[in-house]
Amino acid sequence: MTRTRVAPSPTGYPHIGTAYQALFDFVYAKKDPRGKFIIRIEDTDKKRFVEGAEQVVYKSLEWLGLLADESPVNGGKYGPYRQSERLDLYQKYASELVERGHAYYCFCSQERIDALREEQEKNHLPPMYDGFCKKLTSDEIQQKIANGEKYVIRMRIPEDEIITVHDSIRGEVKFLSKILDDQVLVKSDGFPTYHLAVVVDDHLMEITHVIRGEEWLSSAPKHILLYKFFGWEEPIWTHLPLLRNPNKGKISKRMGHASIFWYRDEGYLPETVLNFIALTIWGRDKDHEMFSVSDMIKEFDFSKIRIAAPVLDIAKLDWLNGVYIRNLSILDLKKRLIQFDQPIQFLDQNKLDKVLSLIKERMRRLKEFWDLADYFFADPKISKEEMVKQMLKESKLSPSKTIKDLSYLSNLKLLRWEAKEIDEALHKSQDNSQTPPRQFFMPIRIALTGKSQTPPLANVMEVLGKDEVVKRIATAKNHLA
RNA sequence: GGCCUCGUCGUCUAGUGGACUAGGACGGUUGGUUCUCAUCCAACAAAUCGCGGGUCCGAAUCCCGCCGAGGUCACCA
Repeated sequence: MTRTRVAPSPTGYPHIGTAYQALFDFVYAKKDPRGKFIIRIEDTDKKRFVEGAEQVVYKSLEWLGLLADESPVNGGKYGPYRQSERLDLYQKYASELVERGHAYYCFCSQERIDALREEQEKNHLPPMYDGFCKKLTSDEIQQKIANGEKYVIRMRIPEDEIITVHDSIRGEVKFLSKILDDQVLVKSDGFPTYHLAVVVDDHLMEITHVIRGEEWLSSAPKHILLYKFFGWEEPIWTHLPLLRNPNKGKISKRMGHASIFWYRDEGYLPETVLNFIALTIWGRDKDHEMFSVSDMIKEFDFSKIRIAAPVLDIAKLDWLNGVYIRNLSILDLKKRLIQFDQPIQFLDQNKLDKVLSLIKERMRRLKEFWDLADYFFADPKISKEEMVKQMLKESKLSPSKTIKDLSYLSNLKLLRWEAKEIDEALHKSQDNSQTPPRQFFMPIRIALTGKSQTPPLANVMEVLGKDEVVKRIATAKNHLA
C-alpha cells in the first residue's frame, strides 16, 4: 500500500513549493486505490515557530483540494502527526543509536564549535565537527550528565563508505561518507533535528515513498545511514526539481508568488494552479496541456518528470486561468466569484448572469471582475473632465459635433430593448451621422461605461437597460456642453 | 571552495542513434473577424540542441573535457 506524506514546518506562510510537493505526493498516493496521503507537521524548531502557521498550511492545501487521509486534525492510527508531540519517541531511538555506537553525546559549547569553524574556514577546510567528544569515556559522560552539562547527540558517520541514493528520477547518486558531518540528531533542548525526526517518523508511519524537493538530496545519505543503523527498510526516494524565479534563483518571498495564497488572492482557480505546476515539469503535447488531478493520477509516472529546475511563467498561468474561466458555466463562475469576493452575492443576480456572459471571455483572474464590470452596477467611475477629454480624443471632432452624434441615439427610445435590434439602430445612427464608425462609437462607449475597452456596445446597452442608457447619454451631453 | 544535480526557441516542454529542413504551448509580431477590448482563426519571427573534442556511415540523443546555472555544506526545515 502506497503511503506518502508532505511535511511542512509551521514557520510562516505556505510556500508554493509545499503545494508542488504535496501535489505529487497526493497524486502518487492516489494511484494506489488504497493509497494514503498524509500531512505531518514538522515543528521541531522552537525558534522559528510561528503561531497560527499550522492552520494556514491546512487552509492552503484545502483550497487546492489536496486533502489528507491522515493529519494532526483528521488523526489516523499512526499519530500523533505533530512532531512536537512525539518527543519521547525520538529520545528513545536516539538512545538506542547511542547504545549501539552509532551516535554519541557531545558536550562541546557553541563557542568551541564556532571557533573550530572559524579556524577551518581560515584554512579553507570544509567546516565539520572534529569528533572531540567521540573520545569521551562512559564514566566521563555519566559525570558530565550528572553535573547537568548541556549536550547534543551526534550521529557517528562511518569513515569510508560509499552511500548510494536510489532516486526514482535521477537514478543512483553516490556520496562518500567522509564528506558527511557528524550530524546533530538531538539538540540541547531535547528536540530532535529534522534528520532524526524525519527518518523515525517516516518509518513509524510506514511511508513507502518520500517525494520531496531537491534541496534534500544532499542530506539523503545521512537519512539512508540512519535507516541502516536502525535496520529499517528505506522508502523509495524521489527528489523533485526546485521551482525557480525568472531570475533563475529559488522562489523568494519578495516575488509575491512564493505564497500559495498569492495565487488564491489574485483570483487563480485552484485547478489552474495545480495544472500549471504539473505542466512546468511534465511535458505533454499540444492537445493535452490541460489536465485535472484525476488525469494526473491516471497518467503520472516518475519517468515523465523533467529533472531540470523550471522557471515559473506567470504569463502562461494567466493564459491557462483564462481558459479555465472560459470553460466554467455561468453558474459555476458566479459561485467562484462569490467565494472569492463576498459582496458580489449582493448584486442583482439576474443582471450578474448577463454581465458574466459578456465578460467571461475577457477575464484572466477573478480579481479582474470589478475592473471589467463595475459600470454595470454603478455610474461610470470617471470624472466629468476626464470623460470629456476622452470622448473628444476618440471622436476627433468638435464638442458640438460630438453632442450631435450622441443625439442620433434618441431614436433608441422606440426600440424593443434587445441587443440585435439595438445594434441595427446603432449602425443606422452612425450612418446618418456621417461620422466614421470608430469615431462615432467610442464616445458612446465612454459615455456609457467610462472605459475605452468593453464588450460590444449593443450588448452592454441591453444589460444596462433603456432608462440607464438614456440617462448616461444625457449626462455625457451635459458634460460636453 | 568541497560535494551533488541539471543544461533543447525569451519561458514551459516534445525528443531515448536515422522518419529532425529540431515539433507543440505561452509570450511576441503581423493579418482576418470587428465600434473598442477579449475570444476565435491564419501566418511569421524565435533554439548552429551550453561549448569543445571523440565514437559511429549517421548524434539533441552515447563517451570525455570544459563552461554555466541551481542545490547543499546549522543544535533551520
